[in-house]
Amino acid sequence: MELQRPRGTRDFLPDEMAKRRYVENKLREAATRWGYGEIKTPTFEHIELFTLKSGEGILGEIYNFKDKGDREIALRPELTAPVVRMYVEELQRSPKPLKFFYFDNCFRYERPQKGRFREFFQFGVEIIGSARPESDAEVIALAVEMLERAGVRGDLHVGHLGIVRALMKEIQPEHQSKIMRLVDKKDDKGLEEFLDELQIPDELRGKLFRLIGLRGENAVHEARELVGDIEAMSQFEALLDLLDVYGLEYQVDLGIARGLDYYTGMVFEIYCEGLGAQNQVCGGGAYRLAQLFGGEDTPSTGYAIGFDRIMEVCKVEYQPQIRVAVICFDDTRKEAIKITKELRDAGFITYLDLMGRKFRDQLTHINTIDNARYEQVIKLYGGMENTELEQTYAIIVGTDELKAGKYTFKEMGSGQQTLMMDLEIISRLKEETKKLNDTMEGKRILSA
RNA sequence: GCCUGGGUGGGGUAGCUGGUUAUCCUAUGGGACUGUGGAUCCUACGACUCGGGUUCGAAUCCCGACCCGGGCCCCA
Repeated sequence: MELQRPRGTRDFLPDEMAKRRYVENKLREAATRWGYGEIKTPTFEHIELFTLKSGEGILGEIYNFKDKGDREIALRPELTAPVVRMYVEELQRSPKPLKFFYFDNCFRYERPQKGRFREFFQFGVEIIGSARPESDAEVIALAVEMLERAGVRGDLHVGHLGIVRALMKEIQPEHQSKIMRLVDKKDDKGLEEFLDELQIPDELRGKLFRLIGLRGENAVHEARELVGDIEAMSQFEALLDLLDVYGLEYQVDLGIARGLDYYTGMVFEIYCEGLGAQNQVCGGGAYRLAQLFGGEDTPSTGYAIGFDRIMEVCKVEYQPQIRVAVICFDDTRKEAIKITKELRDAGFITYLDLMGRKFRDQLTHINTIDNARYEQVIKLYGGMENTELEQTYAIIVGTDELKAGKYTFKEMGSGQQTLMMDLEIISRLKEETKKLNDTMEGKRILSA
């Protein structure tokens, strides 16, 4: 093996891609139905886009280089900043709110681990132009729906940075972010030391510790007692009300701080079992970045799903297929190409020998590739589920058949075969396809 | 950035208390069985991650790099 892929990157083979695309489409479907439009931004951007406000955490992880025009370029480590840049650059006068979704690769120079790669994929959603609790709630509800559709169960935690920040309004902003970082790490000791250093009065310190420790049922009431009747507080309460309307299960957690510095209001994270230390599958919140990028101050809210992580834990079913292999002889290859084209035009997955194999070996080969696929199915889906619904058909193109203007239609599972005309074959295959789809639909309804 | 386990043909493995041509299974290409499949047989292809060191001799012992896995940190 001479060459290999760079550390932390992956190749995706056809069967795995099929599974990824399937899940991706589930997420797309959700976003589309909620009225979000897909966007795409460049793979690389000027590095300032990310150094401006993403926070120290990200800086050391950026993949950057100088291009031939001596510009400092960075491969995007995340997608929120590019989306806001795009908004500022060309969409500021568009009717609000703007609702976007994206699915793309990002790059971070980190130590690879379970659910962590140097090139990884994020599926994200942003609402630009609304600061209302309705937007925050919609975004959270959509995130939960997406995960559900992908067959992922997670724990939803919701917090609000405005509340914590209100308590710290006397403290300098850069000290605030440092405090938030310590809060996020749950590093109580470090936090205590830092507060000592800043000579924070005991009263405030006590309030802060109590606030970030608040969880669950009474968290809201207690928070209100601590910070008083501020706007962030009523916003947060309005948000929680809406989450109840959406029927979501959540845990209030005012200790969520997020690693990126640009969040200002609502923040949420969703955690999952089975991913080791990388248990966060989704994170997001409300932020204000537009002004920083030279636009008018514009409230936004959004989140990103760690696509690779949900692929590790998601429970999806293998999608069985009807497939057809055209089998021919040396003297019927041209006729075989014709019927193959007909079948493909009719929409069927159709194989044709490309190796000049003999009749017998072509049949053998069908089994060989089926078996190889089933091996992958076991690996990717954890079992042979739904493969029994799958059927492979062979269309035999021989001189005997051609004389009659027909083909031999052979069911590989049972070995049964009949002489049929092309149109008969097509309608039979359509029937089988419909049967398969109905069965799958039935299973979906049953499991729902 | 820190801690930790591991790298033998494409996949799975034996060898790893140093000693001939590195074992077996599977996959792949070709062939036999000459228009009916998952079998069998023949044949071809194919590996000790890389670089140093110890030694008469290294897949085997030591060091480093690279890669993979796991745990921190951080995040998705």
